[in-house]
Amino acid sequence: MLDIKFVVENKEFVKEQLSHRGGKYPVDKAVDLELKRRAILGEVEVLKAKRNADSEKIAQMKRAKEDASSIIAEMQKLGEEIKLLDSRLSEVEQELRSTILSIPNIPHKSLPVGKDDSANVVVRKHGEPTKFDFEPKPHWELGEALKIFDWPRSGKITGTRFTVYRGLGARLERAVISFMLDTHIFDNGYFEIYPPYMVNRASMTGTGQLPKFEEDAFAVKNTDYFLVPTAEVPVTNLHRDEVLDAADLPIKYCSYTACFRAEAGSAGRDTRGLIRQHQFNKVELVKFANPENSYEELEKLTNDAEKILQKLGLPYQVSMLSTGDVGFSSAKTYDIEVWMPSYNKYVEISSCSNFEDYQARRANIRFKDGKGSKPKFVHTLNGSGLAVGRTVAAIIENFQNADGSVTVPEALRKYMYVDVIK
RNA sequence: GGAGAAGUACCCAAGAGGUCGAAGGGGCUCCCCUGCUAAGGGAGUAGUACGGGAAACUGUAGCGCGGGUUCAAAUCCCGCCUUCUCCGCCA
Repeated sequence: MLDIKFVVENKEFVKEQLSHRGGKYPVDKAVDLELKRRAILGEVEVLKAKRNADSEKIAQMKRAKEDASSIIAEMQKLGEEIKLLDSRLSEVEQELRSTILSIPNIPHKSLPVGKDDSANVVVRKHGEPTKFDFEPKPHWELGEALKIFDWPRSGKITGTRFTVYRGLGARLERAVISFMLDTHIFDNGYFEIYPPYMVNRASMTGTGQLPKFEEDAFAVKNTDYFLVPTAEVPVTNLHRDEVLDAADLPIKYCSYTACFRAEAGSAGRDTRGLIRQHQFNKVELVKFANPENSYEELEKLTNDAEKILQKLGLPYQVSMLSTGDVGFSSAKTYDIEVWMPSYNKYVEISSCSNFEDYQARRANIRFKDGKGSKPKFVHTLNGSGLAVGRTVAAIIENFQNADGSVTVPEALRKYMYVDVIK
């Protein structure tokens, strides 16, 4: 959420910056509500100050055994007024909160301005699209032939957009998870977290999945819990309502979880293979950074995620998202896109974002620079490091052989114990 | 899931309608004393959020969270959450 004080003082600037995202946001309404809130607050606080003073008087009179009944009668009226104003105040506050929550983050000034992904800018490429001297097959065909994926049965036991992995397929998925975690822990210096797969509503709100995107999440019946759509939610919320020590920043966490997404509104898209699933595995990178250097940390985090593809030998490119494509809570996002032969294009495999203080304000995550200083909001960042299923798909497609077997990338062999999947 | 108990500041803990934003200890900071050290004496010690003010300063909130009763709530009532103990079930 944006800083309402900043919005009030820079209303036109905020409106202009948000206009680059496309869409309309209730900035004027938020400002009006905030001014109204301050007016009521001023009024009610004067009355409360009087109540506190008069209560003191009553107490003194009672102690002196004097009659206080007339002043008590007056206080009854005062109490009514306070109650009325208080309830108006909380109404305004609630409305303000829901209004401000529906306003997205301000895009960083470095972003290309544009209405959608066509304005995204490729900032670097690594490797060349894989060339084959035979007709390459998509991973879903290869995987079914190798009997490492079983979609008829995943459909039977659960439904569409779920996958049963078998044998070396299951091992490959697990190997990729371990390889990613080990790289981030031992090469990149992240601290591993293994969190719950269910989180409460406050956590979902803290990172911005709620209230706006409730239909994208799986809610657990008869509870107020949600299946995690990404490890970003539990891991960022670890420090919700905390004041961190500046000396500990940046805090760097990596975390493997399964992720659950309803994929509402994606009907008909990527219906085959591993690309778009209701349940998928992901290793996530999360950072809590000092605002002074959060953009350097974003570059590093993106590089850390890229390292996975480099070590695997998969060709990829990195795009900077335009103002119209950048996510709701994000100020700046790099997408890492891996070459996917079956799509004949680069496909998103990681999204690395700096949320600045947008999530931190929602989730109330602050830091303090020594004893006397005031707590300030941290900057939160995260990125996939990487999406496991899509990595597996990219490995199968890019390392396929003419006979339908798949060569295991060098970096994974110590986890796979075999050199070829056949 | 059932039954009990508890949640007060950095920590422990007292407080059971007004004299309480909160006794007392520990810790921490500063000072004094003792040639170092140990010990002793004194002083200070909510942080925060939201207002007003150029500032000094000042108002409001705040005793797990949310409601209620009352002129007045840490204190009484209701709901919830968390932790602990016992029982049940269980990987």
